Amino acid sequence: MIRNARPAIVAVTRRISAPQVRARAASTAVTSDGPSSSNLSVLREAETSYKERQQRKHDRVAAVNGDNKQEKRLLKPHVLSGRLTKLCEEGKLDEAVEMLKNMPLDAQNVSVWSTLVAHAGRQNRFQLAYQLHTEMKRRGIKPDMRAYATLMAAFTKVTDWSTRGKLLENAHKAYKNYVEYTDLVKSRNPNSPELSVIPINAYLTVLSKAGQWQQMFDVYNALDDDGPLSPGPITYTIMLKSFAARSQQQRGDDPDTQAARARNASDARLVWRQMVKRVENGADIVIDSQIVDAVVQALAHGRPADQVVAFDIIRDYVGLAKPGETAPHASVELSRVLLSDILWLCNVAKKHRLCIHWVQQIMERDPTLLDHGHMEHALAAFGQLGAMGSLTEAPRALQMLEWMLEQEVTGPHGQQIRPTLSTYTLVLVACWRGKDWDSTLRTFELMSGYRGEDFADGATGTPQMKQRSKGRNIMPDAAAMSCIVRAALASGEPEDMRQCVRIVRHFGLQKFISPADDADGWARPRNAQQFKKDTNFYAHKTASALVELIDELVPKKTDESPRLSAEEREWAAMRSEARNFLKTQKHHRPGPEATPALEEHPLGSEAGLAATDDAVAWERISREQKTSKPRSYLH
DNA sequence: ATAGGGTTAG
Repeated sequence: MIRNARPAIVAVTRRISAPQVRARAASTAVTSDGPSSSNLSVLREAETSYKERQQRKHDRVAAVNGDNKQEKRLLKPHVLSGRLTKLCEEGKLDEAVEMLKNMPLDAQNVSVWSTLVAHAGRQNRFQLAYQLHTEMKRRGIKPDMRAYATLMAAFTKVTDWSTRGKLLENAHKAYKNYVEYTDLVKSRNPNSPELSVIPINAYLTVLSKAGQWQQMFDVYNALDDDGPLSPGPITYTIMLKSFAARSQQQRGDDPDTQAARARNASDARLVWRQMVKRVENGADIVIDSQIVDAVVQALAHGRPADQVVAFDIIRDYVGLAKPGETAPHASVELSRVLLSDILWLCNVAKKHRLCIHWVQQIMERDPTLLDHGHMEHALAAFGQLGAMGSLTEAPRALQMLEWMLEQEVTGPHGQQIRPTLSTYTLVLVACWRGKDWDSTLRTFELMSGYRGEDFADGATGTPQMKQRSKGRNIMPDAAAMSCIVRAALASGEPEDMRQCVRIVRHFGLQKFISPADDADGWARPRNAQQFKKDTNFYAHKTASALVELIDELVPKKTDESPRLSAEEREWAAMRSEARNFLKTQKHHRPGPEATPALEEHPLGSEAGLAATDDAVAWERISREQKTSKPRSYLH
């Protein structure tokens, strides 16, 4: 579908620079629908609604003057509206509909009908919402802008359009009608408050969710260049987000996907350019964190040149710059969501040091902005650097984790910064990549509440877990444990390996190689089947690393081998258990396609090597800047 | 009455 849509998008985007062509397209859309007589009737309808408003005004005046003879005879629309709302809130939407249909026309008006349309939408009765809209028109009541806005808003709540072809047709019809309405209003008063881009924004949302990209672009291109029917900040957000959504729908790394993502990114750059131009020409558009967020998301999956544009935007609007670069004054407030996406962009673009740099900058400048999600981007960056061969990242990751724990206690938003299982897992990945057993063990202590020394040589008694308040004793799952075991193996120290095997034994190997355990305090499947696949991967990793580990510790059995100690016999039994798992699960052994992203080896990739080469210069610049402008961001 | 995560990676 996307491939089909593409050539047309190219055609449309070319059209953008030729306004006269666009104007023609717009006028065609209006007149192609029917004879001009229907336009005349709509015009009369617009007159009617004007008269209605006058009548309402008159009624209000009459009521104030105590002239309520009329009021006794008929129910005022706003009173009726109140009753209908009450019924709807009691879950009696259908009763409300019947009541309205049976009311005398005097009591009905466009607002009352819109009230019911809104309620139908809120209860996901989308077809009913549209039926009410047409029923209203059938009774000679003309929809106004708010009626269209209400109807379209109801349609935006549809989550799955794939099975709702009829409803989508109705949405198209409603949009067409709204365009006809705006053309009429515009010809009478170009500044009428009845002209608003709101219903169109909602329609664009519908088209985006329904996957009708081409139609979406057409609608966008048909908008005015300025005035009330030109794109607003929300219009731009919707457009940019929809490019990002398209890129995210594309999976894989094949050339088709890359090309589609590159096209989405260049569409995003085009829309962004158009918006900036309008801002420069004085349009009333404030570029805020949501728009910047949308464009960052849309560019993140593009080519490196697109990512560079994203970093430029971040520098120019958010004021985040690389070390050595000066950032202009920020005009966009850095929200949590925007920050999260900026850090995500860094990692997607393999700018891992930049990710860490910005997080550290904000740790000093505005620590309460940070939540554990932000920190996890930086921790993932440490792991990626470790995967590219840097061996100094583990202690830095651990240090960041300790800062989080400190913030949880001392800061005002403990819950947000508190490390979760995924936080600890990312630290453990960095520790394993750095072959750093001490940091691994410390991380294990921090997450679980156990003491490492209880597992060391010569320790006596059962290891004790220090009970903490709820949610603060977090036990490793298969992913975390696979890192712990692989870190011990990588350290090459028998002492560390023994300590590690005792940890696994304490929990029981089954915890890590059998499907999800529901015991309290233990990790549950985070979400759905993706996680199951990863669990299987990590179960295999844990088992095979453990076999290797125990092979180092317990000699293979030969005729002369000395008698094994009780503990060694236990370990040998664990090894058998692990081997047995690997043997019986052989047919489930994860292939390369099942490799979780954290496990990927960026070594060898050109971008990865470039990032590593960069590292030395990077730290120098970073250091120099720190010494020359100490804490310059603090007030 | 319009945008606004928590499954952004594979």
